[in-house]
Amino acid sequence: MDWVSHAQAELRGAGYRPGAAARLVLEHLDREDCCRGAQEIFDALSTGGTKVGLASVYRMLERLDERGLVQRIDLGDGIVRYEAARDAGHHHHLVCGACGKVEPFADRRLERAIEAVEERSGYSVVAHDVVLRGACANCRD
Amino acid sequence: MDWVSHAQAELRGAGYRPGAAARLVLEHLDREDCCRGAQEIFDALSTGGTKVGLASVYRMLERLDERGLVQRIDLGDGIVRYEAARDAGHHHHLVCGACGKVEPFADRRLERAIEAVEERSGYSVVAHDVVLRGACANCRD
DNA sequence: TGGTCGACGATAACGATTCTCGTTATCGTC
DNA sequence: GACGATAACGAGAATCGTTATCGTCGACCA
Ligand SMILES: [Mn+2]
Ligand SMILES: [Mn+2]
Ligand SMILES: [Zn+2]
Ligand SMILES: [Zn+2]
Repeated sequence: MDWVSHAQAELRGAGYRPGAAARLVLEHLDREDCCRGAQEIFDALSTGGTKVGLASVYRMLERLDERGLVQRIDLGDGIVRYEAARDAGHHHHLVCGACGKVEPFADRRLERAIEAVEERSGYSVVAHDVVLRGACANCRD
Repeated sequence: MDWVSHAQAELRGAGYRPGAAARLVLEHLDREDCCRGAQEIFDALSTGGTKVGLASVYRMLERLDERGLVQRIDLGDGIVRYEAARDAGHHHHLVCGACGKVEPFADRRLERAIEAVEERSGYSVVAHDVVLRGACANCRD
């Protein structure tokens, strides 16, 4: 089952009744390959001719986040971004402070190190964020 | 040389002229062992009888961050926190989503994994953030 | 001592997010 | 197929952390 249908089913199972706005937000997230902010999603849907309220975008993102259907990403610039959470695509982000570029990366060794910390921590860890900041290949020096 | 003097010297070398407000903020950060937000620092200094403007707190934190004298920490709750950056005390944070507790942790293996990613990335990485979220020992189940 | 320049603090402006509320869509029931 | 309950939806107001502005003051130097 595709991610959109899966998310809709999950929401329904939680007592929600996803409608038109929910579907448009889900389909948009499904289409994007990396993280997007609420306003960004709102703008994209608006220029696309469809009509979704900004509040609905925020509502959806919050609900999806609560159920782990999206990964919430805070790059520290005051905009919270989200991306569809699929089993396969777990990754973190490199941010260029000069040009603002955001790139995903994945690293098994890093993930294992984090798991080890989780076990020692005494916490029941449900999520983790890693952000690397610096200058990208084009911007350095 | 202690961290406060070091920070003051560094600021002076950058052309700033740290005064009374700067000193109070620095001394407060030096006293705290983990990250604090601007408003939190402002309140602490206010109840302490001293008088420092909120703008001065923000100004100091920004300047200290630019020069790497503090570590900027974004736990995703809309409040940016900072802590004195000392060579010895590098660490990251565990956040309990239930009670709000924030605890530091340090892990050499995690740091090495991050360094390895940095090298492969093509970026000139200057900082990294790691946040683990979940339920602390008291709050789980 | 007078002049320059940045530090300082008060306050207004800003902007992302959240809240509120009236309207509309959905769903199970009759 | 209408009905009533309930949640979704969108518009706009409110919130609140952060930033920008500006007048005043004090440190430093000629
Ligand atoms: Mn990971
Ligand atoms: Mn580290
Ligand atoms: Zn991504
Ligand atoms: Zn800390």
